Amino acid sequence: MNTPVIYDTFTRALQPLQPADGATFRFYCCGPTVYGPAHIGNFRTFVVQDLLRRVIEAAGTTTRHVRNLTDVDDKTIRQSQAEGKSLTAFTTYWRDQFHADCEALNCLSPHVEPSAVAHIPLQIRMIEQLLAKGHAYVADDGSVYYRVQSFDAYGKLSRLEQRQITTTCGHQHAQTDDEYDRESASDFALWKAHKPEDGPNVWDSPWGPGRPGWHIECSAMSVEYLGESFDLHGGGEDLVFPHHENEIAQSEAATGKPFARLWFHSAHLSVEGRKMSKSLGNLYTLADIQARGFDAMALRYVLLSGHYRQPLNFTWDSLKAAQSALRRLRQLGQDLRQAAGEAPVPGAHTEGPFTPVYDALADNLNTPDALGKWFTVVHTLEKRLHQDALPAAEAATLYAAYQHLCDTFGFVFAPDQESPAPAEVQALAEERWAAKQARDFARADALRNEITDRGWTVQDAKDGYTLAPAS
RNA sequence: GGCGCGGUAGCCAAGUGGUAAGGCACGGGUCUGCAAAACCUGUAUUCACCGGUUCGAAUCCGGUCCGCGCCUCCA
Repeated sequence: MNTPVIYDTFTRALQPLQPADGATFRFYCCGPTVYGPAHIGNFRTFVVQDLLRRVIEAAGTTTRHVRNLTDVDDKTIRQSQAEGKSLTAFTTYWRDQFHADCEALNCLSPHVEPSAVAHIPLQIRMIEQLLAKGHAYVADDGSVYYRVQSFDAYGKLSRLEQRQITTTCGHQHAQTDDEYDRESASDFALWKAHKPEDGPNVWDSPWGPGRPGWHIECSAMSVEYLGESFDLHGGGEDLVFPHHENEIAQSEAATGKPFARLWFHSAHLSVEGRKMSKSLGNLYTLADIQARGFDAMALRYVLLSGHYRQPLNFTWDSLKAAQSALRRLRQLGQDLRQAAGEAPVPGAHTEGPFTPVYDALADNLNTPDALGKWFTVVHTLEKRLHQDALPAAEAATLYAAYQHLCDTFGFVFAPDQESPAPAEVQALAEERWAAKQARDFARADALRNEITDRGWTVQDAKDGYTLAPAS
């Protein structure tokens, strides 16, 4: 396959995905705030990042993937208090839910998943560095702010001029109480002095009790686990400003080194043509999807069916379409396996009939193009299989290649659930088969209806039948 | 106002100068007692609209209409 390239938000151009150190591609992705169930829009970002990693690895490069957990911030504190739980108990619960969803979506676990609350001393250390270098100042109440004016390159990622940043442009944003302590409206909090509503969630610092600001955790933890300079930093497109801009300002001011080399941002997911929001009632979670009888893989397929840089519109129809498409992919895998028979299955690589698919992925993760090319091959293989024109050895090679491709997309097919039908359904099916053999079709059809009424379908083959749960 | 994205078949969605991928849905067919499943096969003279450049444009340029995102803590 070709060397993967990615659209880099910083240079606004395609850049090769190669490790600066020639060995390991080190990247950091902003993870979830664990204060409730992640929604399918969050998962678009995480699934795309998962794909990025898989594609880099398919190209033969080792990766080191770090993704944080935001478990101390306004929302986690507010919500845990509202529920009368300790911050730890609260965030641990939602972290576990998040992990379960990731697993269902077959997202690889990051190599390191640092928790913000577990790294407060590290964040304090970086704030001290910033203070020492004059990039930060302590306000009267003991909060610490980043002095945006002190960092010339501020705005270089989002290409916002400082003038525009400091001017509020027709938008009324909630004014925070601490606004008046800041030298400039564009300065942001590194450390927030303790407030009554924070309750017991307070940590000591050289500036008094309080808690870290939001942006500093990513700066401190990425530098800790990936080094002062690393290959790529990713997140949803909404994070470009201010979060990533602030991370750059913090990290580069503190270390004096360039921060992330490449910036990777994915577009948002909308639902039924509208932005997801609680008030519209269209903020779906994986559990909502599953409650409607779809499995997580279908969601993964939907999330990859559009290009990551384009807004993607989620609809229930698109999930249905994904489910059907996925069924076809799985079917071909099974057929190849069967055609391979006893032939030894060789090791897989990216060269072969699926190379165009890998090349499409390597081309800025063009998943729609890749799926198109994949199905083109699927079609030719289906045809050959149907004509019995596939020798076992070739089928084995293709099967290995096919599996590897499914892996690269992160598609995993649950083995056919041989969960047996209830005894009464089996008895009906037996009776129907007997009736059919006796050419008593009226009775056979009547029995089939009874089976259908019980939620099963019966499918005849030449020498028998199979029962499957009705979908 | 600033930055940015988009309008391609019923739905989803690639394609950034060489004559419209692919998926789903739908129609026809093979198979079947009939189905189902599986496979075969068909379906955009056309890419929001108007001009222009070019031998040639969905793709480039100018303009118009429409939709969307971000602009201090939302992936």
